[in-house]
Amino acid sequence: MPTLRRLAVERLMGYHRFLAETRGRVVSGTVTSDEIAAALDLDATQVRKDLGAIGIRGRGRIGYDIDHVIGGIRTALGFDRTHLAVLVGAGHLGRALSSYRGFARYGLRIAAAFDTDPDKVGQSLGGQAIRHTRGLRGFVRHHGIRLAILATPAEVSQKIADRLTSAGIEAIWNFAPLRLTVPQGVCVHNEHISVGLSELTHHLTERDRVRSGARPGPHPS
Amino acid sequence: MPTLRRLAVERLMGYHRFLAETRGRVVSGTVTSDEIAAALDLDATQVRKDLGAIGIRGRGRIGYDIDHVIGGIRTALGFDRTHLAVLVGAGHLGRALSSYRGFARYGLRIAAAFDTDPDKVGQSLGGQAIRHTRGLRGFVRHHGIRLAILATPAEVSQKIADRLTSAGIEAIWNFAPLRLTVPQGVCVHNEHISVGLSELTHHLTERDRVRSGARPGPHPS
DNA sequence: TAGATTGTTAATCGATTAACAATC
DNA sequence: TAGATTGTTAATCGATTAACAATC
Repeated sequence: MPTLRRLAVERLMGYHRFLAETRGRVVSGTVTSDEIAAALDLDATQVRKDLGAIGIRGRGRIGYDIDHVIGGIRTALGFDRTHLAVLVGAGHLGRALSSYRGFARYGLRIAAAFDTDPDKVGQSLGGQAIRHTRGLRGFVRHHGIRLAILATPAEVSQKIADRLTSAGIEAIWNFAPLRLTVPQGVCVHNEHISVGLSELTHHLTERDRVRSGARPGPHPS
Repeated sequence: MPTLRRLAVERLMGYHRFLAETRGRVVSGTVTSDEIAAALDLDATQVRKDLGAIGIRGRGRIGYDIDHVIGGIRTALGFDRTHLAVLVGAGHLGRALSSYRGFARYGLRIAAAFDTDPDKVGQSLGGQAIRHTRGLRGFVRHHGIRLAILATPAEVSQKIADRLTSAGIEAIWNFAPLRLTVPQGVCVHNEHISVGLSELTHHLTERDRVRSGARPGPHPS
């Protein structure tokens, strides 16, 4: 199975969520590509292509077996495995992430949380004591951790990322508001959350411009 | 200026961040599309197109004035205005969002926080007392709030969203893990954070498959 | 069987990239 | 001036959608 494109992963996540909700409500246990597409405002062909790409087949006149599709998506995206992670940064965001129980459904298990602040070290987070970042490298190596969640302030994030990658981390889920530089082969996902905000502020601003009858901008195409 | 596509907004945010960092480091005060493109791993034509689309012009042989570009992006995305928002849900995530000072740079100001839990109501959040959601509608109407940040548990989110839209909210930044149904004309941005996680778990899983020499999947294209 | 639904190939659409004349 | 860089048109590329034979 080739690596899926970003948009395909996003759509598969949408199918997964929709089907998990739908599962209990459907007597037949099956769903058509049309039903999925209608619920997520997509084209039915798109749905069939996405499912076909991860090896899921439907049946003519019947559709797709819901459990089979859910299972197939979970296998394709790796939700059927346990992904041990270290969480670095035990501020508000780190606490919010570690307290969200929904991630377990995707196989995520936070093995330990780290922080540099001596006041935070030793405090409890998710039933475990927060460790000092000094021990980060040793912990990652000893437990063979591959995934790190970075919820540190921007200033220290690159330094922590360097430490993580030198310890052998393979994937970083980056919540710090900056672009990390990492060695080839390390996968970074930047959770640049302000982008979502900017879409909404842009929308509100644009709406005002239209309402106030402002002339269209330089590119009305 | 026509409404920008999602990807264009995301790129503009990238330019904005890069230029804000670069500003102090560049003596000339200018930057070329090539430099921006190299830093963000994009095509220089893409950069020129994006900037042209929001009415920003450069100069041959010189490039773009950094301050002018930053200002243009801020105007286009609405960062030069104040966007008053209500925050609903004062759990870990709500606290994390309200404590992040970086949003102010994009014009966001959280006017008040709300929760349903009587234990939380009255507690302090960002220097203000958390209010009961009973008062949500009145507050939104009285202050003409247009934007809501939804950080509530999935079960109650649709109900809260209904209340918000009936009070006249125009945009919802939704952190609850479900798809909201809203009246036409209300703009929702779903911050489906697990998508980022799934990209990483998929990547790790796929890497293992390749390493273990698993035969390629059904669509090796 | 008839007909609803899939799986796949072909057509369309939009976004990205290349080319190059205009500009400074 | 010469040449670096923009702005814009044309070409390419990939992703989405349409069409339809195969399937159940």
